[in-house]
Amino acid sequence: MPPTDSHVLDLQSLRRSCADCSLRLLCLPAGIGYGEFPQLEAVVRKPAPLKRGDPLFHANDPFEHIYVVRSGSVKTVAPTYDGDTQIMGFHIPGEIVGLDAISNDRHQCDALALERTSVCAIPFAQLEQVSARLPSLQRQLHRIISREIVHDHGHLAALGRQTARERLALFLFNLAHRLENAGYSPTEFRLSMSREDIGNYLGLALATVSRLFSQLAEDGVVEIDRRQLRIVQPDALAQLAGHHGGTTCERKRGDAV
Amino acid sequence: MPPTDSHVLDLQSLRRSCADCSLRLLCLPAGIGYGEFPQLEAVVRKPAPLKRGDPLFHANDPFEHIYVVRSGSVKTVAPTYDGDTQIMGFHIPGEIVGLDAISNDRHQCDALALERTSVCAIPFAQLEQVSARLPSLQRQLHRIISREIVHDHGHLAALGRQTARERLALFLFNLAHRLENAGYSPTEFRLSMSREDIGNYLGLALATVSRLFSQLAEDGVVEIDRRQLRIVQPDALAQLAGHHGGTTCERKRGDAV
DNA sequence: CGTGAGGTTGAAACCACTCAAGAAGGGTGG
DNA sequence: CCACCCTTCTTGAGTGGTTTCAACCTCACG
Repeated sequence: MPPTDSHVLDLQSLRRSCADCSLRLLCLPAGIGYGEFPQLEAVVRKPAPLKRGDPLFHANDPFEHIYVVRSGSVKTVAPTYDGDTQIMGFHIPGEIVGLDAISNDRHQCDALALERTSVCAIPFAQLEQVSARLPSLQRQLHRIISREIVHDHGHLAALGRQTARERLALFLFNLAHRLENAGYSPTEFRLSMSREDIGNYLGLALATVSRLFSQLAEDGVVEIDRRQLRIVQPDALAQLAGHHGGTTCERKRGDAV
Repeated sequence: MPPTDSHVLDLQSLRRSCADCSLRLLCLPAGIGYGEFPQLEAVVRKPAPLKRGDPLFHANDPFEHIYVVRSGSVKTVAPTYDGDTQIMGFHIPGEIVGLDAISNDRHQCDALALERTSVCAIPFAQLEQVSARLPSLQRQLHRIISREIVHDHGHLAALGRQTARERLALFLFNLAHRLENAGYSPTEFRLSMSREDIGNYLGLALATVSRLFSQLAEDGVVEIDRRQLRIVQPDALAQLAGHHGGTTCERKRGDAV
C-alpha cells in the first residue's frame, strides 16, 4: 500500500461498517438486530492490510484483540516445547483468530499472513462489555469460540485416526466447504499455503503431501497446477475424506472400523 | 455407597455450595466476589452420581447443560464420519465437559463416566444470563472455554509432531499436573481409563501403549501395576514428553529440527 | 540467464500397526 | 470358597505406510 493514500484507505475502511460487510452472517454480527450494530461497530478497528509473511501477533504477546479475517488468509503456528512448530489452523475470510489467548491473556501462537490479508481487530475486553449488554452478540461470541473447539476436534480425529491420504482429502474437503461458505468457489481455488505448511498442519512430511497430490491428480479427483487447485470429483474427494455417502454421519454405523 | 442414605447425601450435596467447594478456584467461581456466589449457585444443579460407563450425554443430544466434574472422571468420545471414534479428552475434577456443544446447540460427542463420578450441571442459557451481569464470571467462563482450545492445541501438537513414546510421556506428564492442580498426588495415582482408551486418545494402537508402559517401567521412569501408576523420575518423564529443561519453552530455539 | 525457494519423485529405513497367542485379574454362580 | 469365564493387558513376529535422504525439476524473479 503506497503511503500517500493510506489515510484515504483508512477512511474507506472505517466507513465500511459491519452492517454492510459481506461477512456479517459468518461473523460476530450474525443474529444481532440492526439497532444494535452501532454498539458493535464502535469497538471494531481496521488495521492496515498485511503483506505475505507479516505477523498479526506472536506467541507470548499480550492479548488485546481478536481478529476477523476480512480477505486473504492467515496461519496460526504454535511453538512446541521441543523447539518445533505445529500449525493449528488456516483462517480464511469470516474466521476468527486469537481465541486461544483468552485463557491467560497471552497469545499462544504466531499468526502469520499467507498472502495479502486484511483483518478487523476487536479489543476483547470491550467486546466482552458490549456482549454483556447484547444477549444475541454474547450468544454468537460463544458459538464462535465453541466452533473453534469443534474444528480442533475434527482436526484431532484426523490426526489420530486417519491415513495420510484421508487427511489430505479431508483437508481439501473442509477447505472447499469453508471457501464456499465465505462466498468463493468450492471447486476451484488457490492454496495460499505451501506443501510444507499443509504437511505440518496434517502431521505429514512435505514429501508425503506432494506424493498424495500427485496421486489425487492421477486418480482424476483433482487437477493441480502448483498451488492452483480444481476439484474435479467432489464426491470422490468426500469419499476419500471419510464422508461415506451424502448426509453427515448417520450412515455407517454398525460396521466397526 | 449404600442406597439407604442416598437422600441424605443428596441433601448434603445440595447444601454444599460453590462457596464451600474445594474446586472453586479451578471452576467458574474463580475470581468472583463472595456477594456474587448466590447468583451462580442459584443455577447450579447436582445430578445423582454416575456409575462407571454411565453417559452424561450422547452425541447429538440437545445441549442444555455444561458439566463440571466434581469427583471421578469422564471421557469424551466423538464419533468420526467413518463410524470410528476418537477420544477427545479425559476430564478430572474441576474440569468442564460439554463446551463443544455451544456451537450448534447439540452435543458433539458422548461423555461417559470412567468410574463412579459426580458432576455439577449448569444450564448454559442461565449461565449466560448470570454471566452478563457478573463481569468476573463472564471473564472466567471465557477463560475456561479458551482453555479447552489451548488443551486441544497441545493435543494436536502431540498427535502431529511427536513419537509414540513422547505422546505417552506427555499424556502422563499432563495428567500428573492436572491431578496436582486438583489436589491429588502428582506422582502416584490410578489411571481410570483403559490402555485402549489411552491408545485411542493418543492415536496409537492398544498394543503400542502397553509396550511403551513396559518400556517406561524398565527404564525406571515409572512403576506400573495394572492401572496403578507411580512416577519415579518426574524429570525424566518431562524430558521424554519434550519438556527439555525446566522453564516452559524458551530453551531450545535455534536448532531447527 | 543465473539463482534460489518451493515442489516432485525414487530408494531405503523405520516406527508403529496388525495379527495372534498367552497371562493375569476381577467378578459371578455353583 | 473355589472354579470358571471374560475382560484387560502383555508380548512376539511379521508387515506396511510414512519418513528420511537425496537428486532433480521448475518456475518466479532479479
